[in-house]
Amino acid sequence: MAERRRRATSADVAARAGVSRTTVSFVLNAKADAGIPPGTRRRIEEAARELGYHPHGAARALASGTSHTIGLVLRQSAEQVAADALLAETLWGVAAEARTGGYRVLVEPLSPDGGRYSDLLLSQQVDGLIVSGPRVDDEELAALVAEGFPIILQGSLPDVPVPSVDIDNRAGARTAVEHLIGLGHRRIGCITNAPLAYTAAADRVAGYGEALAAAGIGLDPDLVIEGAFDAASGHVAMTSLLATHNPITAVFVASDIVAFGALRALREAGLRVPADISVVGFDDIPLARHFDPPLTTIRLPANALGAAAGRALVDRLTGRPTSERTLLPTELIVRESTAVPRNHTGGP
Amino acid sequence: MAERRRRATSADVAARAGVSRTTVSFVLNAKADAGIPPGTRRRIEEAARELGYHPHGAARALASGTSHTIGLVLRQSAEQVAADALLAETLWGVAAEARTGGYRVLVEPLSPDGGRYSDLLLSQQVDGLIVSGPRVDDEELAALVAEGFPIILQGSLPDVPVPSVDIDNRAGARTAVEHLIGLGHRRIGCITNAPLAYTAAADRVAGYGEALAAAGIGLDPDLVIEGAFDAASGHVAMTSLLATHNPITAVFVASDIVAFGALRALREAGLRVPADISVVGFDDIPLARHFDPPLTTIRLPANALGAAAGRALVDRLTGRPTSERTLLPTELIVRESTAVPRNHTGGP
DNA sequence: GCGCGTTACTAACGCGAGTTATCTGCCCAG
DNA sequence: CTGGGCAGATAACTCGCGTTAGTAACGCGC
Repeated sequence: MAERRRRATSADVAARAGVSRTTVSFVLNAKADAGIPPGTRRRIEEAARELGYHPHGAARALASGTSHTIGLVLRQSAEQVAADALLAETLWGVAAEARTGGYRVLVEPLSPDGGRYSDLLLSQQVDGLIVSGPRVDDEELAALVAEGFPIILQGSLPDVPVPSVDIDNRAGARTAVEHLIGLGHRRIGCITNAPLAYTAAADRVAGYGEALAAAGIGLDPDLVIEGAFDAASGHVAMTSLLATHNPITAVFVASDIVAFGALRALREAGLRVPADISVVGFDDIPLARHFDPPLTTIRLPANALGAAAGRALVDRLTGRPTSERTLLPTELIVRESTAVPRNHTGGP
Repeated sequence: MAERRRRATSADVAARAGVSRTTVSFVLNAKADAGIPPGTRRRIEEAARELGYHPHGAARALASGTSHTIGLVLRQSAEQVAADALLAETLWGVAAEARTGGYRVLVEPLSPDGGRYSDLLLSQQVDGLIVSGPRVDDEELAALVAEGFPIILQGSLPDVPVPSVDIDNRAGARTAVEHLIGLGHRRIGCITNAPLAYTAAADRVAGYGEALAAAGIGLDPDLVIEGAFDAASGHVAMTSLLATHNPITAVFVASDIVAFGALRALREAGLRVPADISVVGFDDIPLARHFDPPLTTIRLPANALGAAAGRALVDRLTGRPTSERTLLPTELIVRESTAVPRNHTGGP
């Protein structure tokens, strides 16, 4: 390893510029109210540049009482993380927004039973936290919120009074199903993205139900089947859905990945999409447009979601007004997996 | 926001336990050599617990000179990040390994023209850096390495003398193509995962060439076509590959995502996989096993890759011996997209 | 030539820990 | 009784920076 000379400190800069440390601090932190004449200012800036001065982060954090760092807690197992096609994009959004606010992002992936994260906050390593995907019974979250720590929940959780950012799962699902109904479908199945204990899954099913109700279609519980994150579960769910006596003409699958498995089951059953059966997905993962056929789906704005969470936390930390709950809109992306049902002869 | 009482400091703990701050520090940092009798030790630990004492991270970093944080620089555009199906898993590996070494992970996504990252190191916010996906001409990286900063490159770069961790792209590609040759294929195309300016892409093509050479098959440049990250590029590449006068019986596509587009092109051309043509991918993304047909591919151990990078950096930071270059092995996953070529009558 | 306000700057303290050098008893050998 | 040695602690310094309170020099009016 090369020998590195000692880092320059603000005292070194002060000495070189022939002023005191205080003045250096004023200049470099742009304290406008401390009337520093342009000449002095220039001398200091030049000295700093020549010495390659970079303020010591920890010293700054200690003195100022803020670390300018936010934590992103991913309360998901390694498998869930691996299967989440949009996580990286969300992270990107968080980091980008944090940066424009002058913050950095510390990521703490933590499987649901993998320990605590409150230490991050209590040791002041981060100024605030974005918590993604906690369980309903996360008592650590509840405790921190009760203590008044700056926390943004990414997702939705009943009973925890914490500011949250999420996409509008319910409205997205309703839009998806309304699209099917608009095409003339009446008998529409639903495969969930995850077990219903997950709020997002429950919300999407609720949206499905709302769309049906609005169209005067009764909800048949037999047509709602639980998926579980991956394509394999979609395959299983679709297969069992096809076994229904009164056949469906369309399915809303609340996850593109699960839908991928469902499409496969349909193909194996000799059914053509969308000729024999229409499929709408949810998420719009990058690969969805390349599915066979290209998947009609609901676009989940992952980057924007991360950005919204980041902004909400930064706003909170900087004392700007924040809303308690942000719901991002989704968008219906019509591709080729949906069509008018067979033997359909008129309008809806 | 709830009113929060002032954090407890080590001085508070000392007062409560009736000892000095020094003793508290010795006890809580397990300085064994400072003969503290069990009684005192217990009093201090108890006081700390009662007060809910958590050492202040920044103060600690300042005093000890180490932040116990590593930086992960993602030198990729937002689009690249979104398209990278294994990034989240890699991050998980890094973080997990960092944690066992007592380090945290600061993530800095930075599009290739999006600014510098050396500040992280110079301001001592992190003790070391893992840099992923820098360009060949990243002079910032070269400069930091020359200064002797602890940096691990995740990936491969010629001409930069920096410890690196990567998967063995060349060997993986060779294994893939050997598999095809072993089945009896002789006329084998290659679609790259990215432009050849990317080291990984060039290495995979090199592996393809090696396998051919070892089997005494001449390399036909017309059979090597560049893909570019996404499925659309695979579709285009495959289409042009099919236009070759002397038809191929197999393709090695150096990325599952690109292969997904290639499969689509094959389907559109009325070709059956693997009956008419065999396909081997690379990466083994979670969805690959659900492709139609399930894709034979080379498994890229994303989690292990991240873990190896994390461990290498932590080892470096803690003064343990480290290797200059780690190449992780890949694994051939045989599924259903490869078979003996049609009209094939004998062994290889 | 005194008082008063600016202008331009600085001394000194505090942030919360780690760490070094030292100090206080106490026991025991001489 | 004295001095050495040791166990058990601590005073005091350090890390690098932000910030408050305060000083010195200067100009200006009367």
